[in-house]
Amino acid sequence: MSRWEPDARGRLERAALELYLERGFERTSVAEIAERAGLTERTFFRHYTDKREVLFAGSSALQELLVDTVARAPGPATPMEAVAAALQAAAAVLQERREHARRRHAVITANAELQERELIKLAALAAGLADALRQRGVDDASASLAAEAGIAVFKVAFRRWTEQAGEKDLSEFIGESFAGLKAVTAGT
Amino acid sequence: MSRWEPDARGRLERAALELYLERGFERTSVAEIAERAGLTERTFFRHYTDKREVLFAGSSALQELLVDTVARAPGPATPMEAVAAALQAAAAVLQERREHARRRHAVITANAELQERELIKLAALAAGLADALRQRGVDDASASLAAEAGIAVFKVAFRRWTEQAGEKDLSEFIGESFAGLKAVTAGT
DNA sequence: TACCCGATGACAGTCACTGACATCAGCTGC
DNA sequence: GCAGCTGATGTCAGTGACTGTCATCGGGTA
Repeated sequence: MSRWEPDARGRLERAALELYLERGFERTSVAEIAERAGLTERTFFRHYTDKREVLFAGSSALQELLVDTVARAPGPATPMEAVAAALQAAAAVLQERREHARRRHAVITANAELQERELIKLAALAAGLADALRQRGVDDASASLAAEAGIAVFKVAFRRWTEQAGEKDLSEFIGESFAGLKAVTAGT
Repeated sequence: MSRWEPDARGRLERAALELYLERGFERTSVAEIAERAGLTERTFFRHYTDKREVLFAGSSALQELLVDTVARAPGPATPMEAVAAALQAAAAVLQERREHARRRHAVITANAELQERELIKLAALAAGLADALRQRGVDDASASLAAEAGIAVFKVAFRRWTEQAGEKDLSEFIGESFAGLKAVTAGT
C-alpha cells in the first residue's frame, strides 16, 4: 500500500464543491477544504493555483474536446458549422454529468469572483476555437468572430438550460441559440 | 479651503495607473498607490472595493451610454442595429481618449486578474444591453444573443484597434467586425 | 455657540498565497 | 538487500489584500 491515500486532487475537488455548496465560497477557507480532504492547506496550493481553480479542473479537457472537434470537422464545413459541431460535442459531455454541472454552476452564479474565473475560462475556449479555425485556413478576423460568437451562443444556451423547469437537453438549447443568432444578425 | 486635498479618487486612479505601468500590477502594493496619492491604504479601500477596481472606474459611465443609446434608437431599428449604434457611441468616447485607453489596456493585457475583471465588466455591459433591448420589446433570447454578439464584436474590434500599426478609428474596426460577424453567421 | 457629519487616519486582525526546508515510502541501480 | 534518489506531503514563517472599529476634526447647521 502506498504512503498516502490516493486521488488527492479528487478529494480536494469534492471537498471544495461540498463546502462551497454548504456554506458558500467566501465563507469557506482553504484550510477547511484541505482538512475535509485529509490534507494541509499547503498541499491544496500545490494542486491548485488558487481557491477558485479547484472548481475548474475539467475545463482543459473541455478545451481539448472543442479544439479537436473543430480540427476534425469535415473539410467543406464552414467556420460556424465547425464551431457548432464542437459545441455540440461539449454539450454531450455536460449533459452526461448534468447534476454535477448544475451544482457547480449554482456555486459559480452565487459568487462574483467565480464568475470572473468562469469568464476567463470561456475566453480561453474562444481563443482555442479561433486558433483551431485558423489552422483550417480561416482568416484571422473571421476565426475570432466565429469563435467569440460561438461562445456567446454557448453562454446563452447554457444559462437557459440551467434555468429551465423541464429536462430538455443542452444540445437543443444550443441549436436554438445558433438559429436565434443567425436570425438576429441577419437583421443588421 | 477644505480640510483635505480635493479629488481623492482621481489622485488614486492616476497613481495606480502610473505604478501599474512602471512596475506592473502584481509588484505594486495598495500602500504604495495610496502613498503616491497622499492617502492611506485604508482610504483606498473606502473608494475601491479592491486593487483591481481602481482601473475600472469609468465602466459604469460606459454602461449608461450603451443602455441610453439602445433605449433612444429609432423605433424601427432592429436589435442588432440598436446594439451597433450603442457600440459606435462607446467607440467615439474611447477614440477621444485613445492614449489613456491604450495605456490602460496595456496594463490589463499584462495581467490575468485584470483580464478577469475586464471580462466581468464586459459581461455586465452585455447584460445591460440585453435589458435595454427587452425594454424595446425584443424577446428574451434574441435580446441576450444580440447583446452577447455585440460584445463579441466589440472585443474583436477593440483588440484589432489596439494592435494596429496605424491610426484607424475604433468605429471602423467595429463596422468591419459587424460585417464579418454577419458573413460568418450566414454560413451555418 | 453647540452640535453633527463626512472624509480620513490608526491599528489590529483574518486569510489567501508563497518560499524554504524537512520527512519518508517506494523505486532504482548495483 | 542495501544506499540513494524521488516525489508527494508536512511544517513554519512570512507578505500583502482586505475588513472592522474607533478616533480625529474642519466645516456646515440649528
